[in-house]
Parts: sequence; C-alpha cells; structure tokens
Amino acid sequence: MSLINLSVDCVILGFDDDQKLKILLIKKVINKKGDIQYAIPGDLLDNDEDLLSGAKRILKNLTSLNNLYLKQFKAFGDPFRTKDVKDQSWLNMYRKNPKERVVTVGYLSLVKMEDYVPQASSFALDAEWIDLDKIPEDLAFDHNEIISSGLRYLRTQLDHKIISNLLPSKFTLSQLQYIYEILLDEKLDKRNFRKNISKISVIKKTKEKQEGVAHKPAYLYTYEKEKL
Amino acid sequence: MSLINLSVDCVILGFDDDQKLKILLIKKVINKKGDIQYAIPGDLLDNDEDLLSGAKRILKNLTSLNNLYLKQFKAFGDPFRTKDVKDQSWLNMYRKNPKERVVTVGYLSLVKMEDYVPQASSFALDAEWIDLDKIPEDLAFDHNEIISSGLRYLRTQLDHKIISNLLPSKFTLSQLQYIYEILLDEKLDKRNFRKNISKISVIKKTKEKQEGVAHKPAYLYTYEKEKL
DNA sequence: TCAAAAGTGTTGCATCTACACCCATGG
DNA sequence: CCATGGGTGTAGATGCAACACTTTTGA
Repeated sequence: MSLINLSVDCVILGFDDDQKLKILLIKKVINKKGDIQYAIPGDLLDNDEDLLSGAKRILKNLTSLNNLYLKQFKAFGDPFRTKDVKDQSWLNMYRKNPKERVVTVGYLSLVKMEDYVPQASSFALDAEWIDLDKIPEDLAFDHNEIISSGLRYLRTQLDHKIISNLLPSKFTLSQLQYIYEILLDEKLDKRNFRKNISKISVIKKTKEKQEGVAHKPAYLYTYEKEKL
Repeated sequence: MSLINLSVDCVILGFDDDQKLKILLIKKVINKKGDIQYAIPGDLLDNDEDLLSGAKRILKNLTSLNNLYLKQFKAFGDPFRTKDVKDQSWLNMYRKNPKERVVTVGYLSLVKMEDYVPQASSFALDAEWIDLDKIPEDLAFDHNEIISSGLRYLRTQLDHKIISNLLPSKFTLSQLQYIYEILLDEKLDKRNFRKNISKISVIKKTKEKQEGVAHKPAYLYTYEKEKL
C-alpha cells in the first residue's frame, strides 16, 4: 500500500539589517530536556490541501510570514530521510506515526526585510535568521540537502521576478548588485552592472535618495511590479 | 491526518522512424465495456521506495523501458486532480481507495529510438507513440497539464545531458540540430550550429560515416557519456 | 546526370569586459 | 578634512548573426 505522509519544507531567504543574505531557520525542542535543533520551516500537509496552499499555511503558522512568492523546486522522497537517529526523539514527541515515511516537497521563498521584523513574541523564540555561510550542519532530517538544492535552483533560475522579492520596495543599485553577487557567487563590475540594469525596463529610478548615510547618498530604485 | 497516495507519472519523449518528436502514451481500459483512455505511464509508489526508483520500476512495468535518464520536474498536488467525473470509472476498477487523493511527482524521460521498438507483444497493445501535436485533450487526470509542464521544463532546461538521451549512440550533426530545432521551436543556421558544437568538448567526431544514403554521407558523432 | 543532404569561412555588428577618478555626505 | 560608498565613459576584445557554394553519394 502506498499511503505516505506528505509535508512541505520551505527555504526562506531574506536580507537582514546588516545587509547579509540570510536563511530563516526555526528552533525545535527535540526532547524533554529542552535540547534544540534547527530546521527549515515545514510541516505535514492537511488533507485536501493543495501543495502551495499548504506551504503558505505552514509558513504563516510557523513564521507569521504572509503573501510570499513561493516556488516549488523539488520533491524529496528518500524513504530513509526521516530515519536518522538524531531525528527520532523529535518525531516521537510530535508525530502520531513517527516511524512512517515522509515525502516532502521543497518550496523556495524570498522575503523582503521590511516584511518581516523579528519581534520579542513567542515566535521570536522559535525562529532565527542565520547567515548563509553559518548554517549548522546537523539540521533536522535532510534539511541541509534541501537548502543546497533550493539555492542551486535559485542560482540557475535567477531573474528579476525572483530577486524583486528579496529587496525592499525602494532599494539602491548597490543592494541589487550585492544580491546578484551573493547568488551568483562572483564579483561584478559596478559600471557594467549598472549599464545592464539601465536596460531593464521594469527597474525605475525614483527621485528619492538614501538619508543618513556617511557618504554620498544613493538614488533609490524600484521595480514596476505590475510589469514583472 | 495527512496520509496521502503518492504516485509518479512520466513524460517520455522519443524519436520515431519518421523523425518526429513523439510522446509515449499508454492505453487504459476504463470500464467493463472495454472503453479506453490515454494516459502517460505512471502508478502508485511502493512503500519504502525512493521516488526515482519508483519511476524506474513503474516505467519498466508499463513499457519495458529500462536504463533511462529520468529527471524529476514537478510535483502535482491539487486535491481534486483525480476527482474529474471522467476518471472515476477507472479508479473504481483498479484502485483500492478510489476516492482518496493522489499527489503525483512528474518525471521527464527521453529515449533513443534504438532502445525501444514497439513489438506485437502484449505491451504493444498498451502503449503507443503519439505525435506531440496530436495528443488527445482528454488524457486521464491532469496528464495534459503534466505533459505541458514537462515540455516547458525541457525547453527551458535544454542541455546536452538531456539531449544525449534522445539520440542513438552515433548520430549526425543534422540529427542533433534537428532535435534542437524541434525543442527550441526555431530554425538554426547550419554553419553557426556546427561552430558551436565544435566547442562542446563532450561531443566527438568518429571516423565512421553514414551508409546507404542517397547523398553525401555524414560523419557520425558521439557523446562522451562519462563526461556529461 | 540529377536530387539530396553534407560540409565549410568571412565580415559586419552588437555585446561584453576591463579599467580609474571625482562626488556628496556624516562624523 | 577624512572616510565611505556613489556615480560615471571608453576602447579593445569577443561573440553572434547572416550569408552561398562545392562535395559526395544512390538512384
């Protein structure tokens, strides 16, 4: 018989205040001693729930994030993906059928800083932005692999529709260039980058400038969302 | 509760003798009167079976195709995807739990002509190569949508690792160009195409030529598979 | 000898890359 | 007045598109 637990797991990227690309991880209490483990946000799908709807619901529950760009990138179906010893304690605590296999569908989502400010709420205890290069190597289940796969997907599918979801509604060209450099993992030439951007019709210069910076203030740009 | 039936469905493309790109569909007897319906090959996943292994097993069962390049491209989780009236008769005949939801994972696979010659076997009654532009519009479940999605994936992800699976082990550059033209849906310039190919290190010219053709015989080329 | 597909180079144009200095601001 | 990042143009190299004729074979 082939009844299987199905879940969704979300790779969520965002900019933090210090202008570094980060991933949102949740903390899970994995035993009665209160030990914790990091994981990406995800949970079992409800009956009669569409994959995308489920991803949105779960993300909202776990992180209060809402209205995201969410892109399915891959299903993970290794029958042993939840069988690692390190994961059994948590499964036993929270799952009705901890021994049963779980297939998961990975979603990628990108959030603007301005959409999500961690608060001193109950939630703030449960989730944390982590630098991309400081992801713990012992995340729950196969979450490290899911993250790698999501990032690889992002790098190969890079476009403005995706990028625009990472940036605040007004941004400087340096911020934009920074995101490209992180995602492509290479330095870009400032002048060439700006020449290319000027060809992209959905990115418009505004008349506003940065304020309060100790250098020449940059003009702010914006995406014409309706044209993306 | 979230126990869900999980299946895999395969979009299989190949070249037929008349050099047209075709898709392999299976015929399903959908009621006791013997009415048939077309579908892409797919079935429920076994317990403790990896997605890819399942896709291979099912494909072998249904089509005797073996040793394929198989690429997962998308999961389809609409809770109503098997609820259409047209699909109930078959579900009632063959499924233990016809009312239960089925989430499916789509795999794309491309086969060489030489690997699969339809025979007058029991199988030949069950499967058929259909021209891409002659796919019935009333395939089982959401299979029309799965095919569209698979083709879109193929066109946007076009690379030699994929293409090499459509061609015989020795092929002419015209055959290669023809495949690109079909998949990209545009004419390519012969000289420019050949210039580009010559830069691709995994494609090697052999010393063999076509035989028995009523024109200048073409040199045969081959992929260095181990480098793909 | 004819038909059919194979094979082959060059040129102009567009695109990309590399590169260095002055400017506006806050501290 | 200093440190910081913002902003700008050009020249040379590279890559891409367009284009037509000769060759080899089987019939």
